Amino acid sequence: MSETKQPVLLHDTLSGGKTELQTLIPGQVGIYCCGPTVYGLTHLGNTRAAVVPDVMVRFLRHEGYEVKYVRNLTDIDDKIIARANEEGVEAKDLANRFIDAYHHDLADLNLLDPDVEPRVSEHMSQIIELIESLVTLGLAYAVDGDVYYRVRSFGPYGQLSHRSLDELLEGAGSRIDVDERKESPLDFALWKAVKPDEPSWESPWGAGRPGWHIECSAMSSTHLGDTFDIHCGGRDLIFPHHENEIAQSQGAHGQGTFARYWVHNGFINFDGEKMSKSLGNFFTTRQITELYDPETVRYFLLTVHYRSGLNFELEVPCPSCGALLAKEDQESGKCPACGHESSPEVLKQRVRFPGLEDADDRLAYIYRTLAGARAFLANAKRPGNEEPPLESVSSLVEAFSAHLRNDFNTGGALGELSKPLNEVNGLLASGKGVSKAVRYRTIETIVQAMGEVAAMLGCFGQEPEAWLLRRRDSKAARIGLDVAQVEELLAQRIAARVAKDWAAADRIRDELAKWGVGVQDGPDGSVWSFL
RNA sequence: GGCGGCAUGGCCAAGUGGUUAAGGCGACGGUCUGCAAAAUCGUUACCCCCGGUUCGACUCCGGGUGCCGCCUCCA
Repeated sequence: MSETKQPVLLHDTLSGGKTELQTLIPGQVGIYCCGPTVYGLTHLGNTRAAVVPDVMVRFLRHEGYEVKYVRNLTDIDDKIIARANEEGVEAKDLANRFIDAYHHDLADLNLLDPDVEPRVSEHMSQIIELIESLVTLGLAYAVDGDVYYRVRSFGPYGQLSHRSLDELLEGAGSRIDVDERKESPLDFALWKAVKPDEPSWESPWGAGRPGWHIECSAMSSTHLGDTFDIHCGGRDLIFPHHENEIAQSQGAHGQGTFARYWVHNGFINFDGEKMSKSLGNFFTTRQITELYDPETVRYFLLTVHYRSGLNFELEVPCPSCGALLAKEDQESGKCPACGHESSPEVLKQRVRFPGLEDADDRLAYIYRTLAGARAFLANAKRPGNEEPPLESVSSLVEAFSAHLRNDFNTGGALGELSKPLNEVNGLLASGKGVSKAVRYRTIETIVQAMGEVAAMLGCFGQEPEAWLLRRRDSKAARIGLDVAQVEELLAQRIAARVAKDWAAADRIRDELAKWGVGVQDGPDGSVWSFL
């Protein structure tokens, strides 16, 4: 597999277009992902930024690459310190707490562990060493225990964000309070002298701590070398974070070093605007996974190309008439359509996330198909003669990977699932029109193909029956549905149907429908699910 | 103000210089069903506007309009 790889295209922010991935060492890929600053719970945007490289890593491994995946944790930072001081705890303890939460949340979403997960606090000597060499090279200067990067002396500054020094200077003067001790407003801190109530480390410039950007330069070269393949992160990191990383790393290690490709994911938008902690319009991943299966969230994030914005919508229907409430009405609680007034608590329980509902239904469809396929295989006899499976199924893996090879186009790839799944459902329902061998082989092949898809995507890999059951039960728990009671009614209904007492059967079905439960009657009994 | 991105059916969303412009949701009609549901079959787009390049553009170039982002912490 590793001998002849098909080209993988990716969009590189630096060159501004799609290029073919040519790894530094053939067959190997080094990826550095800017992980979170751990001062709060992970929000959906952070999660997307972790899921995107996760799929890249899975896919490149599937393509036969040996991948070294490094994702850092920024555990020393202004906001961590501020928050810790507010809470009256050690910054380190606060950081650790949110690191645990981060790990927990990501594991839920079936994220692979990175091969290395470096922390700033554990790379102090490398950071100091890097700053020292920048000082020695004349690219940095110390003032009163602070050390700043001398941006002007790094010629290519602005290459990633496609901005010139002049443009940047115009903005800088007007929008930030300029520290008079800096030679230029653009200069940024590599090292910050200790202030009261702050953790600090000894350095040649006195006690202090690293500035925000230096850690990624230091940790990436420590774990991937001065030059490596892919550096990824959210779009908002392009400037200044990644621009500054380039200045630091190339400043110290020379032109042509550092990341060869820059991959940046788009934002999650909420109400059409960027979801962010500073705007306060964010949802933590945990809030969402309490309502929906984590795999649903993962699937949802992958339905759209990673570079695009992903709109996260919220709907609040009126509990009385079902009309969707506008933002003002959500706050007042009064429905303009029917005049019904609801308390905030009631409305909160009614909140729906249409994108996730769709994703959940789709995932259920896929798992139901898979469950059906497995059941078929378990019961059917393997035909003696071999015949090829239906084309849509036999070509699925290739069609799917082709999309991922094209800048990790998960949205396009997911679209390739429809036809084969659809045809398999047809075969499951009836063997009309095809030979037994084709039917069997097609169903057998879809199970196998979906296994490969699962390896690439990190979705669809669970036990179908278990997933379906868990989804049903967790949703039941969420809305306070008594499953035993549902089962009881269902049993009564089955009895009524056997007795051909349609009126009673329909009455029970109506009753269940009031609870949001639907029934499906099949040749061998009835099952229930959510409407 | 500077820089960057986006604009595809009712909604979401892939994609291509010229064949039938994926897929999902929704809607409508059929099959199945005691009736339903689920599943399945069928129907549902000429790609923001104006110029240009081209034999031919939704796809390339220029302009316009609109939305979003970055320029300050941010995934």
